[in-house]
Amino acid sequence: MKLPPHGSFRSLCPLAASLDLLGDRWSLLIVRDLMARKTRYKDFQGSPERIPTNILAQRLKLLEENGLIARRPYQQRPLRYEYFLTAKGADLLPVLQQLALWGQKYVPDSWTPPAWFATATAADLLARDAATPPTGEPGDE
Amino acid sequence: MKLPPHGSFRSLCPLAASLDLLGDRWSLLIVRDLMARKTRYKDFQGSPERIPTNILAQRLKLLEENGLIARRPYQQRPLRYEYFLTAKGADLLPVLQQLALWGQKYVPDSWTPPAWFATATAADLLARDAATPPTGEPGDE
DNA sequence: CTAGTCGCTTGCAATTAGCAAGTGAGACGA
DNA sequence: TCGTCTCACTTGCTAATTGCAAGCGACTAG
Repeated sequence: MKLPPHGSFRSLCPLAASLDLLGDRWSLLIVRDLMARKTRYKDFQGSPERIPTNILAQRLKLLEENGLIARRPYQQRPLRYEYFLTAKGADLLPVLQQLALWGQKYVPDSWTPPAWFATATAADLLARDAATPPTGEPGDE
Repeated sequence: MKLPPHGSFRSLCPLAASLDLLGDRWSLLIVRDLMARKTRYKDFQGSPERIPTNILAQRLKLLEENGLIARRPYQQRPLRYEYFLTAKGADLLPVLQQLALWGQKYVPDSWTPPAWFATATAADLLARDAATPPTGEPGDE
């Protein structure tokens, strides 16, 4: 179902095209986790929705191919990557904020997201990540 | 994959729960069409994304079961229904607006939605539908 | 009586999802 | 040095979902 980076969209309606990239049950949850400062494979697996591991690996690859996320090594040997949002991915924040508001309004007993989620901007997310070195940066540890 | 009206959600995160209802490639496009004043089966089929007829029928049923849309007959013999958004469905407007903005920003060559779409509110959509009789209303037959 | 439309169903093949188990590279402890 | 463990994935396989195509019932028009 997932399309390659420049796979053909069903239409050039911006909604339809966005759904070609994000219209499944998992992709936006990974984006949510990244916004909540989760960065590693295990972190995503720890989320309460219990994403299957093969789907997680596939979605991370797809999100990266589509430029929504990027990764960088947090250690050599064994080579391991941490994931973070690009500007393109961070710009989904308003979408997730609105979708969460809708869920809060219509899904009984749903949780209230943390305050930072409701008030943050996409720029905040990026600044935050930039401030977090790839595992020690200026002074290092 | 689709859940019954009160099917169990993967989690009570408002985002995850919303995606349990709407996280597929077609549901939100039907909502989009309803916002664009499409009301009948054939109208939905006419959209450029070419939704398969069996999927359309199934999604309409699901959206209705979940209270996002409702239907009323627009003719007897043969009995035929037109569909419209409930308040719950119309409240997805901000979500679609944000998603469309994202698509416009990141999907090359994507269309610019009509002006009404960018400026409307959920209340506008409902008022508009209320003003459109079920096929003749005040004087009626 | 014939053909056509509309709104669906149904059958079926192909794709996708998801569960479970496995794998490789190294860390850690005895 | 061996055995055990973790992390980040793969791989295999089955079940569920998707989507194409055809069919169907109730009409309407000619």
